[in-house]
Amino acid sequence: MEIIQRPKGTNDVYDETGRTILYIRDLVESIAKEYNYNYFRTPTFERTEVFKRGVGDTTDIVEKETYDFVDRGNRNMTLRPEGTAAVVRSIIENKLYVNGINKVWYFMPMFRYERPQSGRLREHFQFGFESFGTNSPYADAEIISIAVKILKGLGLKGIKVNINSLGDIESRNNYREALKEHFRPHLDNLCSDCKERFDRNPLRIIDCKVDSELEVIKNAPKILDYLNDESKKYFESVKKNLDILGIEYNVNPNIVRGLDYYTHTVFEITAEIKDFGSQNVLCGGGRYNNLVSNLGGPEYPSVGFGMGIERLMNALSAEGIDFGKKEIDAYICYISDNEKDYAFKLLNELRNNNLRSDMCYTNRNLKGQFKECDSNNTKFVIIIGEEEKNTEVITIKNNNTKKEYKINRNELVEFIRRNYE
RNA sequence: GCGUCAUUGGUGAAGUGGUUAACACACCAGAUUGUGGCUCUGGCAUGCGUCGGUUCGAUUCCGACAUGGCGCCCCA
Repeated sequence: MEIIQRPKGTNDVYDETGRTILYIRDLVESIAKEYNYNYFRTPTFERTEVFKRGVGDTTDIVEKETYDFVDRGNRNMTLRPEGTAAVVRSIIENKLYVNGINKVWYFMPMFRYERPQSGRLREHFQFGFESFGTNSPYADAEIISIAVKILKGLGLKGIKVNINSLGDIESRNNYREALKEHFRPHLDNLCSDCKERFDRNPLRIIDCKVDSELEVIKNAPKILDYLNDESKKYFESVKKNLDILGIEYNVNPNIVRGLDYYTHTVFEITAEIKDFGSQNVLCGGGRYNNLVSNLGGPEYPSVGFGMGIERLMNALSAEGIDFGKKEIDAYICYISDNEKDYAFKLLNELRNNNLRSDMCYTNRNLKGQFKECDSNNTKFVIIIGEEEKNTEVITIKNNNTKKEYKINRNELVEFIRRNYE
């Protein structure tokens, strides 16, 4: 029979990958608690409008990368391509802004119809943090510090924080006009993509890779020169707050981001890892003071980031960092079928005492059972034969030291805990 | 979406237009009837991404499709 393959750009998760994802998730959750962020989840699909109006309908993501479908009730739906717009829709719909402050985190699948590559999938998982209700540069620094803490907590080195400011609407419009003035006489020299961008989104011209060597681009006006006093002051405060937290960063005026909703602070965190492909941006985010009001809510300033799990795992494996190791506390080996019931009962006792433990239910010989111990990275091997069954004495072997002990059955749990290195 | 390279078992792979598709790891069984990770013996692709074509004959040549890698666009 024909074997059915998974859809292009998707992944099955099991074994090491599964364990690694759970490890990352646990770390993210514990850091979220430290920073007082609350778990958030939105539907996997939304009305298409959420992303058209939220992310911006001239962005590449919305224009050519969404998974759209019409449901049986003739409604236009879109599989969530990114988290922020969806969370904002929910904040507005549930009127959560009445709380004043909302600090939330999520861990959800995202969908983008693109040509797959390592670190770029059609279904990928992202976690993200969003801090709503504070128009304070402390919040920007907090958000960036969370991202850095997670990456460092995973043991990654060579982490680079690149930040920039797009300023407020006024600054951005001034800059937009200045760019258009600058490029207008040189339009013929730009690539076809950039000619498109000229009218719709001239900011994107400056980080075009095709034209990056052109003089017109190199000497294009810089956003930082067009920030008004307030925006300038805000950016300075963000940098000062990063200094307070001891976070190193580079100001990179070419970061403009592909989502329309950003204002003021934008940032990207990259990994300088050898043999890493072009998809090396592990984390991207920034401030979006107008998104909530653009989607029909009140003025509700916010800042946040998203981070892709698959790229993170690529970085971890490139660095030789492994969280995917299997491990259990105890494995029960039995000599013959006569001891199976006894072993099964003992196994249940261990599990009721929160010890990770297992035994083999199929009839494997002792050698096979010991092999199971190895493949599970077992700390303690318990051997049950006729003698043990009749005398309530347990034979237990520390699998690291290989030393064997005879102990009383009722001391078993305590013994394992005490000898746990 | 564009360009380019690739696709042999659970994994890493060698190989050839023609009778049994190397080798290694992993896995399974036994040597070893209460103790594994060493050693030895045996087993393990009726099959070389899928479908067509050329051919007396194709895993090997050609085409389409599928999937993956790299680069671009974009982004996590």
